[in-house]
Amino acid sequence: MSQHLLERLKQLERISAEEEAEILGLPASERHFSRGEDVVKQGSSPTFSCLLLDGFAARYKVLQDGQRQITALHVPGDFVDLHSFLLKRMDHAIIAVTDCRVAIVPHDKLREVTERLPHLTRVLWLTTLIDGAIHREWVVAIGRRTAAQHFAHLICELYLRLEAVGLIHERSFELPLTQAEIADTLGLSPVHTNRVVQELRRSQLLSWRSHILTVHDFDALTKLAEFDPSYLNLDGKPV
Amino acid sequence: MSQHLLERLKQLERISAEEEAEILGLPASERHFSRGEDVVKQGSSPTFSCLLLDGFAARYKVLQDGQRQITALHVPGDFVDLHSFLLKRMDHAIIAVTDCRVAIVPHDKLREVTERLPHLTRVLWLTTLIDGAIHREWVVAIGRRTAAQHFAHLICELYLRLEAVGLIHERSFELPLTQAEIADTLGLSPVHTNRVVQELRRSQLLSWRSHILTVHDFDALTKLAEFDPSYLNLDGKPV
DNA sequence: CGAGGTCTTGAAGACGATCAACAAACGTGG
DNA sequence: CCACGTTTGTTGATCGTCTTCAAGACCTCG
Repeated sequence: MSQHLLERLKQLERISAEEEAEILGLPASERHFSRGEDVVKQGSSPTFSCLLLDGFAARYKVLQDGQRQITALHVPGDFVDLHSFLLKRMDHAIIAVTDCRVAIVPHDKLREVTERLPHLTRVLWLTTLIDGAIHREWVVAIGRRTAAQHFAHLICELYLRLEAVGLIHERSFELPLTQAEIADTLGLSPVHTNRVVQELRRSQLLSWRSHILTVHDFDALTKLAEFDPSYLNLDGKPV
Repeated sequence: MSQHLLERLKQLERISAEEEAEILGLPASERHFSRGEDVVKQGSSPTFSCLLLDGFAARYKVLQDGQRQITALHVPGDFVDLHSFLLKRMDHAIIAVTDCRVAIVPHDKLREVTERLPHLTRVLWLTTLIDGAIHREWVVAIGRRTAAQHFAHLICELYLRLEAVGLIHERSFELPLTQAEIADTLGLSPVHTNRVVQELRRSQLLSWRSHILTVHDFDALTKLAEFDPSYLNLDGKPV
């Protein structure tokens, strides 16, 4: 099914030939979502999970007054919606930030896999635990870091996550979010987000034009953000 | 082992007699931690997971300048550290907020259970997904709610979580955190936290003295906080 | 080429941080 | 059981970060 997913899992744990075949053989219809469309709606109870093949997606909640907070960003290879496999009802929504290609995996099939392959089950479980680790890091960033540190932290995280699926080229990657969307992930206003972006541009740490973000000094960026990548579990020991 | 845990799991999914026996029979040595002690240290690689039997615990990270952010609070019945079963290295620490009684469950035993009981495995997995849902709600609260709303939201959440394990009596529960610790969970300064607490006291929504917090008007509190409990999955359908 | 969305800039104001001092509560030992 | 020291909570004043409002410039795409 998804080569990206397989690579990611292999970075986490040794995957047997049987498991590999199982992953690649997961029956999955493919669906497309266009920018701005909800991939999963709040309050729905999907009977399938979504694996992001191509594009960016975001989990978000909106408050009564219309304010929005993005709680997670998903990149290609993310099993965006493994949650709904066990959590019956979606307490939030997922939006396609860009046009997205998504593999749809029925919950029945997933259940069947978990009945038969306990080790693979643990690896899938692990990927959801890493999502949790990312959430914790976001809480720290939003709670205790300055706006600039927070933005820098987000860029460092995206950089490594995209690198893990081969989407970094010459220190650059596609960051298709608008500044307003970045603001909603950082918990800031769009205006202040813009000022922070310009601050980092001025200090030569990165540039960002026409949706391409280039990191000029990754070390300095991690230092500014106090970024410690260990929570991403990307050290890739197992092979 | 833990009656609390069993009750919690039964609220989520139907638990068979075999599974119930398995849970109650989990071999677990008991340990005590005193207030302020680390239950799990950052950077460690435990060979067991911790189930909180009694007391409050908190996951936290500290930044270079000494600022602290608490990323989760744990109450009795929480499988505090199921994470370490699959995540090898702790990227954060867990502190005993009060004196704690903890059951220690070896990872080997957990692995063995996951090999044999796929349904129980999914239920345990589910509990970690609910932790993730709580994290997302915290991101929203810290990112987009006012300080008073955020505090109110936290109290609503704790109220329901403690109610689920029978620790609410006459609209009251023990909240043994200091205001400085609350500040570290809300991402605020202690001074401002104090002002927010007083604001809610003045508006008659709650009182909080000598570590006992009483909610006088839960509905008004949820309304202020825009609290929607569905993310906690406590509706208790299965039995 | 025009139109809508996105980015940028300025000015004013709010929310929360910080600093500092003091009061109250707690716990420990005499 | 009281005395004392330490931790926790409370209050005031000042400061800074970020928000809000508003207007204009810049893109991008049909």
